[in-house]
Amino acid sequence: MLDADINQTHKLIDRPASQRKIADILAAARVEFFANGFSAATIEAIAARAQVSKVTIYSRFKDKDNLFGQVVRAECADMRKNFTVENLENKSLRDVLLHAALGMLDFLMRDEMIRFERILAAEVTRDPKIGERFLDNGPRRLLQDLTNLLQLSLEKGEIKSDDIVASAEMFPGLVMGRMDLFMRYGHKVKLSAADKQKRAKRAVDAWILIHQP
Amino acid sequence: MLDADINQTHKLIDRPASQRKIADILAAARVEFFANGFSAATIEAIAARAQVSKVTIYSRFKDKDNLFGQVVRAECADMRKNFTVENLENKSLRDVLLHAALGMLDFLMRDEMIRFERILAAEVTRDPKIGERFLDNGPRRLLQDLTNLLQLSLEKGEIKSDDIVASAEMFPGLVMGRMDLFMRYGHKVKLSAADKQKRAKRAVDAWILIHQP
DNA sequence: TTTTATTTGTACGATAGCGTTCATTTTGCT
DNA sequence: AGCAAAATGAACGCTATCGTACAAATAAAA
Repeated sequence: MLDADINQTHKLIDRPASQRKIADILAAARVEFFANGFSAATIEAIAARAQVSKVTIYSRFKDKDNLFGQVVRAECADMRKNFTVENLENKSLRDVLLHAALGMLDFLMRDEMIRFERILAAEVTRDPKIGERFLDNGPRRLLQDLTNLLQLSLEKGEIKSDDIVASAEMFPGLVMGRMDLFMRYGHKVKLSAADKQKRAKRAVDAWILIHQP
Repeated sequence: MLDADINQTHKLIDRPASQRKIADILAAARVEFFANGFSAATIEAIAARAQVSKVTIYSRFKDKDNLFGQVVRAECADMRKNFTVENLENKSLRDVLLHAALGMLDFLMRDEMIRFERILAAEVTRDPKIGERFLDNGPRRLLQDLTNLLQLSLEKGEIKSDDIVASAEMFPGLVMGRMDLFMRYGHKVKLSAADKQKRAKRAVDAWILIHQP
């Protein structure tokens, strides 16, 4: 699962049909891995789903580990793309936080994300690097963005905080509460748009109250 | 993994040696399952670790699923035993919350708990009931105890809240922040006793500030 | 059309793990 | 000591999956 393993194909040429097949394989692998976990997912099932022969998979990916690693890599890249905190340019801190809170609720409550986190948790023991990649692209990145945002706000005197990192970390905790836990171990939790609004507002109000100058 | 499956032994007699072996098997199974996950853990490895023959395991437990279920059951019972919120009898709300926060930090940050949650997450898809059992004995129970506590405090006029359940859920979120996430997917996070104190105090102060009458 | 790259299906070897059978041995009770 | 219950070890059948080999078929490129 080294970075050098991204592309196993040294002799194979990138024909358009091949590219499409690779994408199909990754998509199929994603479904199978997320549904069954690493151990229980099978290469044959992935091949069948991708409508590709098993040999094709092995000609494009070194082995099952490598395929899983690339699925995670793709998923993390996607996460990174869709999960950002906007800056303060024209908006009030409250509005930015509200937007971020709603974004978190939308993004983290998707079934796909929940399944992804379930599978990932199990594989961290097998390959810790995979967990680190997830953290770097998701939680740590969010935390860093939030910290930067709050640092600016602090310098403007809009808020007070004796530990800006702790304040940043507190925010997602306030927004999600124990919801992520209930989602990971229990039934699907469905929140209406209104409920999300309410939850986001409650978290932002609380955070701002705590950090009032 | 039905409740009726707790004891598979209808003909076997509970000799003291047998009891000890059952305990050994459960302990060994716990280690193997937590270290490798359900699929990757093997009965033979469990037997070897428990210093017991494979046949003995099968004479006491129906199959691998049943063994895993009982390990989870035992773990949940242990959790329930060790994880309580004291009541308000003689103490101030602040002290009770502080105590609860420290208890949470100690309990949830143990390596064992982290590994347990990792494994469990993966198995929820395979057997949702196992996740429910965990929630009932852990998070839901805590939430209920907290809610009861806060309801009392509310009636005494010590705090204000328009949604006592939301207020209760907010508390663990405030205490743990994203730490549980970083622990689940990343390196071991070690907090000194002083750091735990600091974190607990910060969370309690924040929660009380938010709910000041 | 010819050539080359790629894919496919099928078969195969190797490994591993589950769960069972059974003859033998050990244990604990009386 | 004698007896019944329980544990052991070794072997076995079975199934599943990984990863590979190879000849045939197909697709792209020249």
